[in-house]
Amino acid sequence: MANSRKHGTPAYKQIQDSIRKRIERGELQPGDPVDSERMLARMHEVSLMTARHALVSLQRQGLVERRHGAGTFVSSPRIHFNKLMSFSEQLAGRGLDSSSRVVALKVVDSEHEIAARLSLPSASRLFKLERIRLGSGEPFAVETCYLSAEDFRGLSRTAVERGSLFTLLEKNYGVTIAHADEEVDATGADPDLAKLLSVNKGHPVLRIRQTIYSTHGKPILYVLGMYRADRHVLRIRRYR
Amino acid sequence: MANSRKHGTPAYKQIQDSIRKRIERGELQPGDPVDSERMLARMHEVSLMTARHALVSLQRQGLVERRHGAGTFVSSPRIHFNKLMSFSEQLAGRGLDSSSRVVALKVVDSEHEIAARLSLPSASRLFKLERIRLGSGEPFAVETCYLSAEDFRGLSRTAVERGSLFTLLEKNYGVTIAHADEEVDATGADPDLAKLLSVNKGHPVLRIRQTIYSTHGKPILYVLGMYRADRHVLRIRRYR
DNA sequence: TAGTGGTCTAGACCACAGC
DNA sequence: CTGTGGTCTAGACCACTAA
Repeated sequence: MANSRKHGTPAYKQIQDSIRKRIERGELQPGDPVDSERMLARMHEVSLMTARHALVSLQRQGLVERRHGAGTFVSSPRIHFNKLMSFSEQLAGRGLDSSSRVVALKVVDSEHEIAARLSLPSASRLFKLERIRLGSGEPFAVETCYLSAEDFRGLSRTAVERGSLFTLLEKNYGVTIAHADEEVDATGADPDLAKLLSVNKGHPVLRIRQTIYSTHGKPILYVLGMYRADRHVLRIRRYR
Repeated sequence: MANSRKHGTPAYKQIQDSIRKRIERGELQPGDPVDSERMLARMHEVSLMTARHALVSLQRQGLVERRHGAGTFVSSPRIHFNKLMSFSEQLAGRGLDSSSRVVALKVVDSEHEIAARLSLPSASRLFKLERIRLGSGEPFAVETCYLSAEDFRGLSRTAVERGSLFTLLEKNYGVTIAHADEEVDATGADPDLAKLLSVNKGHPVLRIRQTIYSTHGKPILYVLGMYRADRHVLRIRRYR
């Protein structure tokens, strides 16, 4: 095999990483052509299909555009479309300072609907983690996370306050997050929420309900997020 | 070549269609296993990679789930995630009756920001098409479309009233729609909009701004949609 | 253990873009 | 014309799941 993998990382992912890094370093600007399939195949000593896989998947992530007969190009200024990111990752990517404040972490056992969404028995004990998200010191979102108290025994407030919940789950509980299904709609802030977000009652709010799945297809986290609509836009790419 | 294509349709798309049809006919229910890659390859007389391509792409469309070591399964009751569909296609897929009413079709030439989003000179003449969307006879959305008056010369109100705008563009103007970038946020209905949607002023509304691209990567349509939030949920899948 | 999806090879021909 | 992405072959080995 010509392919000498490091760390057991698949070749196509290594190729992706190398391109991603060149973009992050500013070496490649939006609109610039990326190495072609054939070029990447030669450089990384892999077959065409492997190089191709790397580019197709980068395209799916919105990082590059591919144009038949023309080439592959670094895509628009912005967003990694449809990318699942934690709050801290999102803001870091935009160069914004951010923080979050844990309002409460407790165990509940009568959230039947939510337990069902996590494929758990309806009276399961769940952690309920409530956080306020702040950007430039101002509150702009409230997020409530639910996860199995059984599966994530030992979760503590201090651990959650130290860093990203995603990272915590991946590092300490060996869970790898794969994808999330989201339901997005709009509503008006009720009095409690309005106070937390420092807006008037009835102020429009973007409501996002996420069910987050691990690589094994198991739902592990349910997140209810309420975002001040005047501070938040969701960017999506959809295909025909 | 063992592969005998009909109509020049790629083999992997023919495989997709055959699976899609079996699902639509109810022959395959959510959770049911789909033929494996090897099975499909044998049945359609194609190579493994081709059968695989068909399944991977169906998965991306949210129609099936693939589980390593287990198989490929028809996915959840619902939605074709992240699928770009016209209004009529969306409701038809859910078995709902729907209609829409054209409020106005006119030509404007001072929508500079929108012209820019369509990569046109800022004083370009644009069609502005305003429609109200009705479900079960009740209004639930207002959509305003903008498209180049130059490129789509001859667009008429009667043509638009007859059917789907997507279909019209594809059939009569040879444009194939590829993807859309969307910005989603929430706002309160202003008095005019409130009247059109028969809700109170300030009622929460989901605002979706779409820029729709053709297969050549050219933006061809800009759509501003305002949806009654109490009648609409956007379903998305995001990947890590 | 048998069957599945995940990664990969070393090519091939075609359709399309741009010079 | 050359170079690009799009489709496809006929296999291979590995990692994983479920019986």
